[in-house]
Amino acid sequence: MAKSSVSFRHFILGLLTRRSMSGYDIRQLLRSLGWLLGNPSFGTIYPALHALLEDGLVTVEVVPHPSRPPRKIYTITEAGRQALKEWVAQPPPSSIGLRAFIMHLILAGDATSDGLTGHLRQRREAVAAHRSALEQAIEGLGEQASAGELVAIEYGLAIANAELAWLEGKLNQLSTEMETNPSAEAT
Amino acid sequence: MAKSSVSFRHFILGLLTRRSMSGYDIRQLLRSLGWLLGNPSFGTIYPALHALLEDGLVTVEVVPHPSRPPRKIYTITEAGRQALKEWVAQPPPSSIGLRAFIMHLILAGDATSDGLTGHLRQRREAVAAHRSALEQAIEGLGEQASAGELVAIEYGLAIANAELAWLEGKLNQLSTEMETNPSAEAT
DNA sequence: ATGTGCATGTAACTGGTTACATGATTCG
DNA sequence: CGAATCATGTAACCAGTTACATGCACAT
Repeated sequence: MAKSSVSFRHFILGLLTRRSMSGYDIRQLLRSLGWLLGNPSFGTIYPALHALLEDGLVTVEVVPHPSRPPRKIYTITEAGRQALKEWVAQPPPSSIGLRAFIMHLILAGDATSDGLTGHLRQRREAVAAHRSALEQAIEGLGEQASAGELVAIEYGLAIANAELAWLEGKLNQLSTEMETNPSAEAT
Repeated sequence: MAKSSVSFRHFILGLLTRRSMSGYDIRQLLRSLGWLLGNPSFGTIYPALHALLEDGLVTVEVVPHPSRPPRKIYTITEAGRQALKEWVAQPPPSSIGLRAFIMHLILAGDATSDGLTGHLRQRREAVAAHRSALEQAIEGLGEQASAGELVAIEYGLAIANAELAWLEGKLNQLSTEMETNPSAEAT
């Protein structure tokens, strides 16, 4: 129990709340998001599924297709839903990468919009912190920074600013939506 | 030989072109860039240095500090410079992560500005491709996409757009600079 | 005395990728 | 006839993180 992180495993679990799927299906779905999650291959998916099965978070139903390997349809269990809920609720541990954050985001967005705003707020804090760190870096190194370093920091700042702007906008949008229509979607 | 990628190892090698340093120094420098490279710890740095040493890309000079562990100052060799040049010249393999790209960027920026523009152009292509993939994704899933998925894709698009805008701007800037002052910095 | 900074290192673990093995089916 | 798609899986490998071990010096 309580084995935090392990993003992909949980994310796959999350996908199974939408509908029961085979490993192959999951891969297709993941692929459609392309670069966002950096398309993971079977070597990632199947072991993850096996692990989930062993932990009792999913069940399998083997659907033998006459000729053609039988499909193994995985379905999330009650325990699985519980574990997922806990994972989604817990804050992504601060300096998380973009991939991992996107996974959290997708799952949080599928659940309550409360959870979503929470995640976005936290992300905003994290990115803001990171941006000021970059600003400090640029001042700290000052004149003696190398050309490459400066370009990299500029790049980082540009991205950070874009993230902040988007987050700000989205948070506003969500809060006005909440005013208009208090009890939005739930599980 | 010819063991491509292995980003951190090469990046550290690149840092040594500026000045000879100890592992500790390198870590300080890396830290100053903070989140951009996701501050790697000694467990990353020291083994990398040892590997570089074994490959003959760097040399060590042990500077015994009376009391206090002796510092090990690493210096890049000719072979090291050669290997580095090759690595920097070779295009970062398309769907590279942000971290890895930043490393390339820093090293390329320190070298010739030709190399820099090349890298930025490639990055522009990659990001553009990725953006259109996202746009296709949003259309492909259309109405039936989940809330979370939509938010995630929006997020991705916002970042991609910011990157493209910045890249475009930087490339323009560089090209006008080139006109003004043809033979800029070199090694 | 306690902790922080300097300075080195190693071993175990983890999350993920790549490449392989298998095999029928359908499309060009 | 060959390639692509469906469909499963395993084993080897890799980069990087975490957590430890060591030990002196200086400031609080």
